[in-house]
Amino acid sequence: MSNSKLYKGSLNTIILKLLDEQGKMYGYEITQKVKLLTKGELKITEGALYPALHKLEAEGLLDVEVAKVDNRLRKYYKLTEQGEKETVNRLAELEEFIRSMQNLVNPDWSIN
Amino acid sequence: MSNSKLYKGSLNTIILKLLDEQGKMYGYEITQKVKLLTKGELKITEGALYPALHKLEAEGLLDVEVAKVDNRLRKYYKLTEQGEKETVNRLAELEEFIRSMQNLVNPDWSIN
DNA sequence: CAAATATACCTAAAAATCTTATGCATAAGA
DNA sequence: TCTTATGCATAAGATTTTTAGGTATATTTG
Repeated sequence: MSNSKLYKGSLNTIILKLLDEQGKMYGYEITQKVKLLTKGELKITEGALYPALHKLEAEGLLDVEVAKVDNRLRKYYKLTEQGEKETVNRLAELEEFIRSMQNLVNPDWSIN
Repeated sequence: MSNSKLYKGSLNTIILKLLDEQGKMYGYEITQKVKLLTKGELKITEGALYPALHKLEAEGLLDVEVAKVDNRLRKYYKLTEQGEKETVNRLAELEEFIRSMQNLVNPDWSIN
């Protein structure tokens, strides 16, 4: 959507956060979950998601587990131990960033 | 810094917002203002800022006015009429985005 | 006073990240 | 049966940023 360009750089953190609270998820599920949680505001495209998942796996932050449901493939991802630690750090950074942006965009916001 | 990658896509909106509330600013001033407002969290690099300013000008959202202070050049930018309208739209989008991110990252946030 | 830092502009190459456009395959719904 | 939904994937292109330079003047510091 028109906003989609704004979340550049935060996709990885969003993935980690979702896996942290959901335990394990597969790619397609993540796209739907984000769409739902943001009421359609954010749409994770598959061209961005799958490479991101592969990269996080390569970095040792995610583990994969392949499953077959209804004769269709699913790749479940979950956080590794290292992934859990990283998630804490990245979430803290993202929260700080969001606060900074709030403060820039609308300083009165925090008083709401 | 470590967070800097997170604000991808929002630089233009930040510029517009600052010009909206400050009236007119020059490039270097913008970098310092952002550093100040975010307590060093966000650092606008010049390699990103100047091309962004030139682009916004080319799009007709900004006007320039050159000045010489202490024998040094300054290029003051201010919003055009069209720029003011665009600022309203982009700010609304950015706020929506921030709300979405808050909801994803920390749903309890809004109750603070 | 010399050197470093701050102020002030700029650009180009590279890196990072995302969109768009495909491709393949199965299941479900119209 | 045709379209939509589910599920994976990659490649080319676009966008945006970092990094790394460049030029020049003013101020501060040792």
